[in-house]
Amino acid sequence: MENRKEQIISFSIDFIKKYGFDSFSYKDLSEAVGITKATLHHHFPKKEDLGLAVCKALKENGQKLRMKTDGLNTAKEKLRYIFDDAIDYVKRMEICPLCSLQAEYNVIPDSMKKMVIDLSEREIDFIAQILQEGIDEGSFEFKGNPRSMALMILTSYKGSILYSRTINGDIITLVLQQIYDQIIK
Amino acid sequence: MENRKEQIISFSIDFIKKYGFDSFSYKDLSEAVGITKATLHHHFPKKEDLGLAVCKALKENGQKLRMKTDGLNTAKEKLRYIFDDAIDYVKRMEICPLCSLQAEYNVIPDSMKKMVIDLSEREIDFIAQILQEGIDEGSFEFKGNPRSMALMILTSYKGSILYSRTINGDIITLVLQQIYDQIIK
DNA sequence: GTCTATACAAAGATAGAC
DNA sequence: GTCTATCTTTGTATAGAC
Repeated sequence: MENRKEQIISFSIDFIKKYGFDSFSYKDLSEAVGITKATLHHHFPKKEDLGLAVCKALKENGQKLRMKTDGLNTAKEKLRYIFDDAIDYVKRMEICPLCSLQAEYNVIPDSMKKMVIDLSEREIDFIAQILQEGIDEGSFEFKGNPRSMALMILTSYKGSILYSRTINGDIITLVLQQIYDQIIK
Repeated sequence: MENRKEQIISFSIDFIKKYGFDSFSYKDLSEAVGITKATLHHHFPKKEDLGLAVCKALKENGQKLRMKTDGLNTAKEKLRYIFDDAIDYVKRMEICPLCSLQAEYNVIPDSMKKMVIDLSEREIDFIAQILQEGIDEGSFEFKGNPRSMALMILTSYKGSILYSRTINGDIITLVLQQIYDQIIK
């Protein structure tokens, strides 16, 4: 059953979103998946191996999102799609798993740190690229360059996630809308 | 030695900033302070007790910052002071300890969750109040109400912190400057 | 207040049978 | 691929002496 590995990774991502990589155990995971700890270790001998597999899966998820936006016609549609996706995420009381890993950066293995850096860079490039497209199309207009605006969007988003757990009210929609209005001409 | 408690709390805050509450141990702390684990337990029987004492200290730190800004004359000066303080923080490669606790919200004891919620609200109120002052003084002008702009500032700041560990370059200055320009008339 | 010693549970990991 | 059993290390916590 090659799907077992994917199933384990999927549950791991759920745990990372909820508790972070350092704060869930093979015991938690074994109960969620319905197999023993020993079997988990068979698939992923060390937790670090599992962590790396998760990072790889996150990279693939990012590529899928990119393919979806590639299918859209305008930069405006692309940006709207990404924002709606982000808002949905938070509304499900979920958290971007990369956000958890970024917060735990100092306690994850070095091999995972490298992947987290790579994923963070990709995220920024992805948004910056769409912003550049919007400028080229003449539909976006904002202060600063695409990369700094991409950082603005992503930092606000990640920060909203942190607050969404402790503060009532729809922070993410509010914040992203404020940014959206700054970008669209 | 009543200072011992404060010393322990101070080291704990350092560990929380670096690794988070869940990811440092009484062993780590005992080595940093230079006393045994047993002595730590004498001062703070359970880690939850220590966590609550830390939250209380963070609240006091917040009140001290408020007193400092109260001594300044204009809202503009107050905002600039807070922004510079935040930028310094990140430049020292440090992280807002509340940010760590917010990220770990799902794994900290319930008693600490309450404190984290309270601290988060206070932070927002503090910024929102200064923004309101600036409007009243006629020196600030921005879209939306003071609370939503305060959220914008804080979410960007917390998000910048997450990225600052994984991305090279001065994100925080860039992002906060972009916001500052939006606020100052 | 501080220590040594110790208890207890949880987490990560391995051996070996089926 | 999955299990039971076991091991090791670490983390939290307590007892009791000084």
